[in-house]
Amino acid sequence: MQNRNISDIIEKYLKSILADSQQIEIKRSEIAEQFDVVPSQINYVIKTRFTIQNGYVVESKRGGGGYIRIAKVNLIDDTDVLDQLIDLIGESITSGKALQIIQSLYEDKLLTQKEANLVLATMDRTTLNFADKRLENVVRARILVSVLNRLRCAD
Amino acid sequence: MQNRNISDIIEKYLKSILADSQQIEIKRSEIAEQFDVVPSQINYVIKTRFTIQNGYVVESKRGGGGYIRIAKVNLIDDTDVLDQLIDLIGESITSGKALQIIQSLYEDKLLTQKEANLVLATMDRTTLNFADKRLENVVRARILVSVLNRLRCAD
DNA sequence: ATAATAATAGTCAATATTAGTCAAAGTTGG
DNA sequence: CCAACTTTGACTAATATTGACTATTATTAT
Repeated sequence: MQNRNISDIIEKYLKSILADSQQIEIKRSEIAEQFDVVPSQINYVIKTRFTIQNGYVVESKRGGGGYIRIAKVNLIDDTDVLDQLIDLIGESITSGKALQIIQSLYEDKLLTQKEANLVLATMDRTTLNFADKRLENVVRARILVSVLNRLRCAD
Repeated sequence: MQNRNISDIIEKYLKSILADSQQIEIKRSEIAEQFDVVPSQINYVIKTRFTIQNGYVVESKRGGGGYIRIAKVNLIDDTDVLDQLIDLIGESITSGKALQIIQSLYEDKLLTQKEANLVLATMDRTTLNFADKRLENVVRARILVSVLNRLRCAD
């Protein structure tokens, strides 16, 4: 619980700010300096932890006065996001990315914890356990899309 | 009785820590070094002694700052039903039989209606949609067994 | 206005740091 | 001796870190 990697720490820091405000605007170099990492690590953190799968939308601008803006999006009032997710999943998805999506659904209260755990169990790496991982990802995508579509129903 | 094997000793050590806390996070290499065994032996200990049947859920992460987390979970009172169902399913199950099992779980109040519908969606014929139905039934069995094992947890 | 320069952020691939899998070899109790 | 369990290690997979190079935007000089 103590010696997490620096990416996790940066993630946590950013999310703690986002807990209070709908969005934040950071200067990449400042955050990098603050945590003593190379600037591109900030891109890594964003790319792995602040994607639309995670329920975030990121915009940025380069040049003088450049910034990276991270905004939280809500899956509940935004049916478009559900469509976006399905679109994004496409034909194939890894176990890790699927986990991110399920976590987002839980955070946005579209799934209870038990529901999330059950759904996760169905598409876990060790559950599907295909020799051909490419095919496994295809099947996982079908399962996840099926779950997302099911969530459109009222009950 | 005195000189038990090293796997038993590692098991006992981990469980002694878990007696005080709900979960622990270990670094595989550290534990391996501490007991002077190869790292993969830690996996063996976990796989044989920290199963869901024993009331443990294990998560891990690789890469820098990686860890293995072992958490205690509360098991439901009657796991016999689950054991029997898992036995019944075996290696393969059709969509129809799976539906029957999910329905019975709903009637036994092990699943809410929404949970049942979600789980059904994941293993529906149109979701899995394998060309090779024999293989589809095998995968469905793995999914359903995984769900049943998840249901052992009270929370 | 245009060109040069400065100030940002982005990409990508090499390397490092973990954990997981699997099967062969060893051990032990019956 | 046999079957089940344990130990080992080579190979694989996932994740994180780093830095050189690129792209974009703003500012300054001409």
